[in-house]
Amino acid sequence: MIDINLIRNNKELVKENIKKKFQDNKLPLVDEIISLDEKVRTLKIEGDNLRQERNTISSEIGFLMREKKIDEANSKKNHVIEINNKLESIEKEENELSEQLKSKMMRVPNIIDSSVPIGKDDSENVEVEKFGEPIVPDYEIPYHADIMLKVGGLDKDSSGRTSGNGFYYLMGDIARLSTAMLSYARDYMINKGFIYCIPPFMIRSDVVSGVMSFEEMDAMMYKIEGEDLYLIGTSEHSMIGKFKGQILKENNLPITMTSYSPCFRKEVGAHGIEERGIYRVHQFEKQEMIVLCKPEESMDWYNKMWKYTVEIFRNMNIPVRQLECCSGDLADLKVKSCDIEAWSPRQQKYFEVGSCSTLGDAQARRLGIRVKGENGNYYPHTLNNTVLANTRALIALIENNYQEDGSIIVPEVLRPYMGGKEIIK
RNA sequence: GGAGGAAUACCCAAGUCUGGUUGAAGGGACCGGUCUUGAAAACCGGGAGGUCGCGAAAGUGGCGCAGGGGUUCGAAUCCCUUUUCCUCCGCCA
Repeated sequence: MIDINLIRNNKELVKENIKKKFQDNKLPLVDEIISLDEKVRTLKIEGDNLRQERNTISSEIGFLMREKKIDEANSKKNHVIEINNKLESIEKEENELSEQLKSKMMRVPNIIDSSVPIGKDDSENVEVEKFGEPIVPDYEIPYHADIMLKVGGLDKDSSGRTSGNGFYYLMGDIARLSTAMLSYARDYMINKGFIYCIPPFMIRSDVVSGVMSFEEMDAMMYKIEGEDLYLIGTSEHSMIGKFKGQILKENNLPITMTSYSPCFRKEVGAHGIEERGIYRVHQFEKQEMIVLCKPEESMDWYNKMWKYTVEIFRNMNIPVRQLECCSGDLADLKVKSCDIEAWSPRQQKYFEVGSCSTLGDAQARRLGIRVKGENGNYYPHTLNNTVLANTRALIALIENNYQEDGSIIVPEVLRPYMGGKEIIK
């Protein structure tokens, strides 16, 4: 949600931004918002004046009652009743128009950073930099699920029976490898000064609707029957929700946290669940990082954050690249975003393993997260990035450390978490 | 799950029984000063408070006492409801 003052004072900028995102159908929103905003303010003034009058007269009634001037008091009471009748219709209209205004404001995309490449959709995302050589070995790399099966690390038959499609049993060394990666990622972030956090894995509906739109919620979130609770799709939900409606102290900034959680997703969207393997599933585990900082520091943090992910994957001998999200592919709340993609020697292309975003102050404004500054309160900037998601990272690790004899090399950084084990076979 | 108690601003806290000079007192924190080598403590002084309007500004008004409803001319105060916390009981890794 952007600042309404920006629309009031610089609507051309807002329109220009909408065009850059190829959402021309939203252009009329801007003028609709301006007109609605004026109407709401007019009604507010009208209502405020009536309320003021009511407050004044009501306190006069108090004095009259004390002096036992009953008749005079009664006539004033009638006057207030009239005022209340007038107020009722004004308030009703004001509320309706405010709701409309708010829902239109929600649809206006955040102002993107000037560095964001202009493009219509994900086909125009820009590869910024490669890290590590994307090597294709001269032997064939099997499908990740087959590799895992062969070392006894995956059982999807059983998970199909217990839970249906989109779940998995990880077994033995593969399960241990999954935990090892998460632990390594966690410790890496702790060493970077991030506070480790295990958040609630379920959140209430008011928090959910604060962090995502209704459509997103429907497509992603599992609801607990009979309770006002949803399983989180990412710990970002709990972690940003943590600060909802709070006023932060300026000297506590930046807030840098790394959180672990299982993630639950319906994956109702376009791709659905892949039948085999663990690429797209209903449940995975993720180490996440979030930052709340002063506005002027957010771009520095953004650049630090995605590099952390790159380094973690490089340390596991996985080639990656940074793919910058173009304007048209950028979610409406985001100012700038990039994916970290890992190399798949089997498919000979990169695939997404993480996503880093700065949301400017839009998320904070939407959730009422503020900072008490010297010259009044302001909205902090919020950022989030995947440190490591176990399923995608497993695929990347297994494919890139696969040897011709069917074994998997355990990267050195993970060995302490694997009891010193060097090879999985 | 049961029985009680509680929720007031950045923090602590008065007010709730008995609705109306409450425009939410008073502290702490904060800022300035005295004292001090410097600090702390003590003392003296200060004006803001959350949010949305109007106004060039000085100002000025609305809302706001956990959230949502209601009663009333008028609600922090009365009623209903949801949530959270505390004490005790029960259950439990």
